[in-house]
Amino acid sequence: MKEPIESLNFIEHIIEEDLENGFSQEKLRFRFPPEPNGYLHIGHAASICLNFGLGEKYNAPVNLRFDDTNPAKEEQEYVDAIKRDIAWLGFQWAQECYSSDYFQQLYDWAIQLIKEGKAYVDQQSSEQIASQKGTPTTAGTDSPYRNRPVEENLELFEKMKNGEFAAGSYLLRAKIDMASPNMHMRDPILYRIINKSHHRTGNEWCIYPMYDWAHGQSDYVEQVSHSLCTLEFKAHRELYDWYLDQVYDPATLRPKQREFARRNLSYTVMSKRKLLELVQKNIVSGWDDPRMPTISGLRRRGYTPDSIRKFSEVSGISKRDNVTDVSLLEYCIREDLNKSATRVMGVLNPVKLVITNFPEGKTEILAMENNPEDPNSGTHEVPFSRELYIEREDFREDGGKKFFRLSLGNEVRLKSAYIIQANSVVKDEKGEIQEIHCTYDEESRSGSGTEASTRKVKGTLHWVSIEHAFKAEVREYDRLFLDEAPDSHEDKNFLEFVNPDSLNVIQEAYLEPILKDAQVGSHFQFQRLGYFALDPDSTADKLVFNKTVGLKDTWAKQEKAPAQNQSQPKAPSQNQPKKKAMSEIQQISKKLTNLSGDKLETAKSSILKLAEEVSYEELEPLFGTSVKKVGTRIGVMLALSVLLEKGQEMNPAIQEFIESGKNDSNELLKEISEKIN
RNA sequence: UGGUCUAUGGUGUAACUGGCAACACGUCUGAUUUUGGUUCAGAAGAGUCUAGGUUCGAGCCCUAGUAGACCAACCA
Repeated sequence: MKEPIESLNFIEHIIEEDLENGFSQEKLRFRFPPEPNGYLHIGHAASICLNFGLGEKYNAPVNLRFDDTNPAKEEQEYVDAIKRDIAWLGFQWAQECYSSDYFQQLYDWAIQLIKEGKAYVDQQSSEQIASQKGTPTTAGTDSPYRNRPVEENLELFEKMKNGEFAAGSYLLRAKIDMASPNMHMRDPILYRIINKSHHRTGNEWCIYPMYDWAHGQSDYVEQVSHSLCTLEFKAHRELYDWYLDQVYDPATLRPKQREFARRNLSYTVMSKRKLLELVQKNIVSGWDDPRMPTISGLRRRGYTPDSIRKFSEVSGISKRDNVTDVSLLEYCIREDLNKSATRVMGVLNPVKLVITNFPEGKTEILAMENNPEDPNSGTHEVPFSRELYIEREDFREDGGKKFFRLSLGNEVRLKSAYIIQANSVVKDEKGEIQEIHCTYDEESRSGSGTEASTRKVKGTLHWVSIEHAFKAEVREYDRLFLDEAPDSHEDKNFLEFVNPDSLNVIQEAYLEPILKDAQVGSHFQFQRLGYFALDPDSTADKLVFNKTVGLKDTWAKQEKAPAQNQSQPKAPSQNQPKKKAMSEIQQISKKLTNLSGDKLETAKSSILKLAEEVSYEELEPLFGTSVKKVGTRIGVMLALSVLLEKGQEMNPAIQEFIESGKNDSNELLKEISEKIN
C-alpha cells in the first residue's frame, strides 16, 4: 500500500520551502487580522482555517489581531462578535492583539522617517492630492510640500498629534515615488487626523495610522513570519516591504506577505459592505439571519463548527477567482449531522389520517431509534394513536407506479409503527382532502419481530399523533439570491437578484413531544425532511425551528425534471448562430482518437453533418493545428471533405493540409486524407 | 491604455526537481435500506485558454496572443 501523498496548497509549499532553506520551525508565527467593522463570514472562515490550521499543523502560535486603525468605522460590538465566532469555530489564539496597541511605536517610527527625510506633512485638500496622484497609466506629480524642511515637518506633525489642526487639514505622507507604476508607492499617507473616540484608546490620539503603515509594522512587532492576506493586497506588498525596510533590524525576524484568493460562495455575496446593506435595508433580520453567509448566521441556521472547517478544508486555497458551489457546503453539514443528529418526526404540511380499526382513546408508546448511524445512540418513546398527521404530499389517491408513498388500496409503513393501508378519503366541498381513512395491520408493529412486521412495503412515512403532537413554528430557507454570482454584474445592482421567497415560515408545524425539550445548539433530523435546529427566538410557549438543510431528495428531483425540460429546453444547435458549428466540430474532434466502433462512427457522422454549416474561412485557420492534436486534424479533414464536395475549390493551403494528413502516423487521419482525392 | 496576478471536467482543488491528468462536490446507473436519507458498487464528464517553440517526453519551461481579476479612499 502506498501512502497517499498529502497534497499541499501553495502557501504550505512556501512554508515547506522556507523550512528546507533553514527557517526554524519555532519561529513560525501567524495571525488573523480582522477589522472590527462587521461580522465574520464564510469567506473569513477560509482565512481563519488557513491561519489557525497552519498554527495547528506546525505547532505555531496564531495571534488574533484587530486591525483597528479607523475609529470612524470600528466598534466594540464587532470585536465581541468576531471573538465569539472564532472561538465557536474551535480555534484558540495565542494572543489577543490590537493595532492600536502599537500606536506609540508607530508614532515613534514616523518621527524617525521624518528625520530621515522619508516623510513629510502635506496640507492640501483630498481633491488636490487625488489629482496629483495621477492614474494607473500616467505618472503623478509632486506635492508642493514634498520638500518641506525636516524641522518644519517635525513641528507640524507634533501639532497634528496635539490636536491643533482640524480633521482633514493635515497629513503625514511617506516620500517615495510619485511616478511609480504602483499607485501605492506614490507618496502614500501614513497619518490622518480623525477627531473620533477610539474603542480602545479613547481620546488619547487624534491622528491615526493608515492600514499599510500599521499592518506590516504590527506583523513585525509581533514577529509574524508569514502574513497571509487576500489577493487585492498584492499591490500593497511593495509598500509593505518598503515600510519594513525603514525599521527592520536584521537581528529580528522579517515578516513576509503572501496573498491568496478570497473564497466566494454561489448564490450569495461576500463583502461586508454588501452584507451590511442587507442588514440596514432590512432585507434580512440582522447579521445573524440564517440566510446570511456569516458565521453567526450559519450557526443560527444550524451549521456546526466542524462542517464549516470541513468546508474550508475541502475548498482549498489558491490564487484564482472562484465561486464555490453551495452544494459543497451543504454536503459538509449533511455529512456531519447525519452522524450526530437525533432522529425525530415532525409534520410540516399536515393532513389527518384516521386508523379506523385502531381503538379510540388508546395510546401506544413506541420506541424509535435515535440514530441508525450510531448503534449506541439508543431509542426514545413516541406516542401512537388512532388519529395522526402525515404530510399532505405523502398521499395521492392514485399515485402511479413510481410513487412510493400512500395511495388508495396501497400499503406503506408508518416509521417505527405499523403498516397501514389507505381505504378512503373525506373531502370538503372544494374537493380538498380532509381525512384519509386507513386500516392498520395489528401484527406489523416495528421491532416486534413478527413476519408481518418485516413485510416489504412500498415506502415508509413519518407521522405524529394529533393528540400528543405540539405546535411549533418552522422556518425554511432558500438561497438569498437567485443569481449564482449576484455581485458580478456590472450593469445590475446585486439587490436586484434578491430571492423574494428565501424565507418560508410555517406557523403551525406538528412535532413529536420529545422536541419540547430541544435546546438551542442541538441538532435534529426530522425524518425524511432534513436537519433542524432550535432558533433563539423560541420562547417557552412557542418553539421555533430553523431548517438547516434538507435531506437529499431524489424524488423531488425526479418530479421536477420533466417540467424543467419543457420550460428550459437546453437543446443546442438549431437556432444557434453558425459559428457554433465549427467550435462544436472542434469539441467533438478532440476526443475522436479515444473512440472506436459505433461511438466513432456517430462522432464522424455528426462532424460531417455539422460541416454543412461551416464556411471555408472558418476552417482554414485550423489547418495549422499542431501535429500532436490528431483528433482536431481529423475533424478538420472530415469537414474539409464536405466543403470540397460542395464545390470548394482546391488551393495550395488545402493541398498541403491533405498531404500532411496522408503522411501522418495516425491511421484514421491517413485513411480520410487519402479518400479525399 | 500602464502595472500586477490568474487560467486544469459543470464546481472547487491536486499533480513534488518536466514522465499514463488525480481527489472531492455535483450528475447518471445499479444494489442494500423501516428515512426516495445513509451505505456500497459502478459510469459519464478534461488532451490542462489559443497558437507556436524547447525536449525522447510539456498542465508544468520559453515566446506571442486571448480572457478574467486587482490597482488611482484622509477604508481595510
